[in-house]
Amino acid sequence: MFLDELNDAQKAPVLHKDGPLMVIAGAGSGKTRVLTYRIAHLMNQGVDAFNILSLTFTNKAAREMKKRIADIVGSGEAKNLWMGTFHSVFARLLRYDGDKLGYPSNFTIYDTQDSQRLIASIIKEMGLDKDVYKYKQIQQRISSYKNSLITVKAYFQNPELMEADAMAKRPRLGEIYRHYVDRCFKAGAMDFDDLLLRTNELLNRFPEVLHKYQERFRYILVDEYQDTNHSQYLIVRALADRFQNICVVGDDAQSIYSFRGANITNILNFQRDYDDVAVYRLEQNYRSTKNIVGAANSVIARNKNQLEKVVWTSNEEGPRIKLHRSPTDAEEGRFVASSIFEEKMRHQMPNGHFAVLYRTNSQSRAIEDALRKRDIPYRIYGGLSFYQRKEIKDVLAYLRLIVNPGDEEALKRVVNFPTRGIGQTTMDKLTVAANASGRTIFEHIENLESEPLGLNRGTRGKLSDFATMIRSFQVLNQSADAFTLAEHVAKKSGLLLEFKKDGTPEGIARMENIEELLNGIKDFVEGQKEVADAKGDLSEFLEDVALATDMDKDTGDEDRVALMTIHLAKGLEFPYVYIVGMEEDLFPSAMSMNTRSELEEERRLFYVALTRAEKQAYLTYTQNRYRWGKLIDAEPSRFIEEIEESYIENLTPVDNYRYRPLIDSDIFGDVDKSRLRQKKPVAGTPPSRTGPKPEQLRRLRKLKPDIASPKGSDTVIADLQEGTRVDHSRFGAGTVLKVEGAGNDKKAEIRFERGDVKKLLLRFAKLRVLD
DNA sequence: AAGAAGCACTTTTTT
DNA sequence: AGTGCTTCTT
Repeated sequence: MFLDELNDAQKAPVLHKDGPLMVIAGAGSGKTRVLTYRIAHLMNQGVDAFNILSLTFTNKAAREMKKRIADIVGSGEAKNLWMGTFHSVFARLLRYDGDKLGYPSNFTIYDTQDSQRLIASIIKEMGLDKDVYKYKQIQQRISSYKNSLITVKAYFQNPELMEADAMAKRPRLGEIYRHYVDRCFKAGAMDFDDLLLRTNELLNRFPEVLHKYQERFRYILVDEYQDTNHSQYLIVRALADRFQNICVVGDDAQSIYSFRGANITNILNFQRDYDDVAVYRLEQNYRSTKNIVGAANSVIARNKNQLEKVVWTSNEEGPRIKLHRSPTDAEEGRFVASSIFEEKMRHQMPNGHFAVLYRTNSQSRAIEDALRKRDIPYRIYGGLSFYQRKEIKDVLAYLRLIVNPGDEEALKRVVNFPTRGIGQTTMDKLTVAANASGRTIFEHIENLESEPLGLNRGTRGKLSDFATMIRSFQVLNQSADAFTLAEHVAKKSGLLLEFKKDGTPEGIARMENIEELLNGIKDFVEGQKEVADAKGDLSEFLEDVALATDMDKDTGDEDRVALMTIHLAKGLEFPYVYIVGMEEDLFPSAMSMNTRSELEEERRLFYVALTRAEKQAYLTYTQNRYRWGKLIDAEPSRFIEEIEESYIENLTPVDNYRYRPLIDSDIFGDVDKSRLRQKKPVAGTPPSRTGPKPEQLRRLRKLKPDIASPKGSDTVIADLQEGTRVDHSRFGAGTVLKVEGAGNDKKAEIRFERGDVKKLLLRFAKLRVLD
């Protein structure tokens, strides 16, 4: 019996009958298991799978849960569960009922890039200054309005909002917003935020629709409730209103998505929103050692705003968290790679037991390089994902256009790629006409004979050839499956040829990527045959792609070290976790230290990172890091000293790597040098700082060059001889050919083993003498 | 209209 | 450092 696999605390919410319940689940306490078994239990009790709606954080999580449930209750029934991310579930709902709002059932889903491009062109069309109206910022602003359910109408009824934007020197933001919404609507497109906003609109405006789904979803379960935004919150509340069988699971300490509108008060106020809420707490951690749990607790205790909860574990003590400092990010990578290598050998671990987590995607490169040199297989999650590559987006744009010719962003993307003589001037004319007439650009292209719009005969011919091609694809779409069609499109559009004739390695790589995409479509078509009421057609595939998360395309069949941002690591666990780049301004991010709540969110992020580890956590930081192509001074993250000292083993306790000139205290008498030199932090010290801000320090430090030398003295470099083997942090090993100049101008000509000869100023070059 | 070349911006996190 | 965008040349 599956219930036997649960402890008492877990069993209670699983067996809870009807009515609202909230499960506060500490990290590693088995919340997925609770959610899964609760659903299975409901079904065993006779609840119809059709009446259960379960909202998860990734589609992959939904798939896995479904599989587990299928094992318990049988696969036939599990298929009928509505389970997935908010976005994918409500996209599906809008395909059924979006027509009431005037949307076609085959509406396009605009990704962030589509939204930004559209906003950029609107700004241009309105003749606004693009330096004042920055399209990315505008897009973010509009997105946050939508997530707070501030529609265009609501915006113009709210003087405070308008004033705020006017104060920000952007008085016409509302107009941009209005144009943007109109254009999306006309194109038959929804952006990510629309999927939630329009669902709300649908449920508010059409009581019969609301009623239908209330009846249908008698049991609603929401995972990661702490990361829901206002729009999602309202949908859940509307749907659960009738039966009140709402089960939310979450951990306020792991709320890390406020930047995209997640509102932590949703979980903090749940008890106020529903009557007679049963609250269950899962506080026993099954994942991590005592050391890791203790360290994580000591960090999160510094946050003010949180639900009461004590996470504990009966697991073994485990080793302390290892702290390591490196001179540069390249060496940090090297340390991580050798450490992984060592741990693998010592404990006979597969690669898949290791994860390297970082704050920003750009940090992956140094780690990647080091792992590659060590021949350790890895996989990077997130970053520039496959579906964001140009050539892939090009193919997808053709496919989108077939499904929905009104899709303006797709049209603009491919109308002249491969080039077919349709330039900017032509598109400008068409856009102006479309804005004036209320019809789509594609409709105008098909109607040029009656309305030539001042385009010459040759251009009109090219445009109509293009339209004819798209029309022919549409005909094929009636009979062929998504794979057959996509293959045909890749060939006939000239896309494949375009990359083939290019002949460069990049061109070949692009062709291979397109082939990979086609294979992916084939897999998809096969896979859809197993899904209830799925057809495996093109629009289904496009929706899948648009809403796929980076975790969703994990094949999982290969044994690799995982590299990802901390955000992406939420919900995952690994025996060995390396948290790299533990530096001020990087983690916590320089952009997240303006308010207390931002800093608290960074701290929760650190908490999430730590609690991914089962056996061993490593924290690493550097003294210098390449950023924007320049070497930047770095100092250790405040989060390091926020961990209670007893949980940490410092692998690099004394700063003996290089000599630090005394510039800071020369200029400011009051600089806290113990901090700079990374003396042992005092446990319990609040993160207050004295002396100049990091920015000031950095600027000042730049005034004096760093003196680079190996073991704390610069005599070795000063005496550098011809023929000496040296190591450079960026160029690798090499041999000194010639030494010239003196003092500050002393230079060495070095032949590096990777091939090139460079003349370096010893004052700047980070050289190490090899024996 | 197409391709080359210079320039600005980036790196906070993502559905 | 690397990309994508704008401007310049043909």
